[in-house]
Amino acid sequence: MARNKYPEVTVEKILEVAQRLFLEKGYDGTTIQDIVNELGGLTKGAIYHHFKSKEEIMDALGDKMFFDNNPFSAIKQRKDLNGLQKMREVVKINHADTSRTEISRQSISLLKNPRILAGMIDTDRRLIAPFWLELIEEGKRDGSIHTSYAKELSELLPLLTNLWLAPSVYPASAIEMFRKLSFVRDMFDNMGVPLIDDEILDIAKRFFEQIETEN
Amino acid sequence: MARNKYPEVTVEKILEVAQRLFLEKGYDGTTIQDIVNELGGLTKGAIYHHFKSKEEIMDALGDKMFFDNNPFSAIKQRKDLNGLQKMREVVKINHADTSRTEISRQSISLLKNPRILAGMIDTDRRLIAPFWLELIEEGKRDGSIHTSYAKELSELLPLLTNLWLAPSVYPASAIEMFRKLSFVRDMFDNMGVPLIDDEILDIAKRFFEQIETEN
DNA sequence: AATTTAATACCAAACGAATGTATGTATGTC
DNA sequence: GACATACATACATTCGTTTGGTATTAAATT
Repeated sequence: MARNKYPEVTVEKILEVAQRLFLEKGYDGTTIQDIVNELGGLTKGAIYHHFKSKEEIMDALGDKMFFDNNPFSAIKQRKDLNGLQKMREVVKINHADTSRTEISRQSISLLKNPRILAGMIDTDRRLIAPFWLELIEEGKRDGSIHTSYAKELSELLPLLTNLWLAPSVYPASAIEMFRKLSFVRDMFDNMGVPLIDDEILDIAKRFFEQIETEN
Repeated sequence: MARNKYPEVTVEKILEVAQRLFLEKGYDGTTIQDIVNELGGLTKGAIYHHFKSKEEIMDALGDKMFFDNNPFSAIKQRKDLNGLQKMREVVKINHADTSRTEISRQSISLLKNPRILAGMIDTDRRLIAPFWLELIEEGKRDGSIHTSYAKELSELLPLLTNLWLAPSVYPASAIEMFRKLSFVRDMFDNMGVPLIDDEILDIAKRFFEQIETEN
């Protein structure tokens, strides 16, 4: 097997294995050889043919993981919701997704995986924030949102939810997590974007409690 | 020279060199040998005698850099200031310090130095946030601050100023930086901690503009 | 349609840089 | 003088990356 007719399949396979291993054992904890070993027949040469470095695999993963499961595209064409309501929907969809992925299960600590942490922060800013910004602007137009800090809020939202609310970075009990989220709600309320309604707060509360009892 | 009478001096020297090189060339960009070369006569054995790994040097540096230049200890015994005023003083002292250090000069990009980024986030939470918390509590007692989110605000403050307001992570023009800081001011005002007064805002504004014209 | 050409998708092996270790030695302390 | 400390030196190991080759497919040419 010296050549594959459908190389995209190989690329996908590499990314899939890399994602699993990075989340299991971290970025530094995963060697190129580890990835090769789970590739089934392929060798290091295949990886370095499709990616010029280990870093590039990581970079590609950040984008892929987002686009694979883009909660924004799901509510894009919903005509029955205003901007604010769309934002709330994204929060719920996002929660439903991530509550079963590995990341939130703190399978790995972000602080001990600096490369993954940095990738997340970068992805949040480059890819996710613009989508939030779009929804905030939409909300401003339809009157559901009133703020002069659209850009700032759109940057801050993923930073707070993905980093500050990540217990692996900022350890917190269920009660503390709930207080932090309440803080975020108050803050966004104050800033003109009442994003976190009672339903979301309630879902989150039960989620925090469930996680705690699991450990 | 096989043995030093004052080994602390050696430890200090290692940390001093490591700090300079890490800030110049980044963590990954600096090899143990690089450090050795600037140590003057010492060898790798010396480093691995005092530190068990490169990571441990980095960890030690995070703490050292904070304690070397602790703005909180400077205002600790000021009896003429209430809690809020002390917080404002710390902000000013901190600005005066960092405005001439290398970090703010974006000599290195934090995103390309994930290990330094993670170290910063961790130091902020472990060391810096507790000091802020103490001042907020003091402010609550003396009536200069009214909030039920002391813990949350103390965690968020360093996160926002050191990460979100770091142009190397979140690129921004002078105007955008000013808007972000205005946002932080409004937000802390809303949450009962009017930390950023006109003077601080003005100092920061000039600082942003100065940096921009320098490039 | 047959043949050549060139680019692609890999494989196998080795390289090189950097972290870390093992062992030895001199110096200070009790 | 015994022993721990503070290093030096040389070596081992790990891991990302490079290099050179080969088979296969697609495109170009005849």
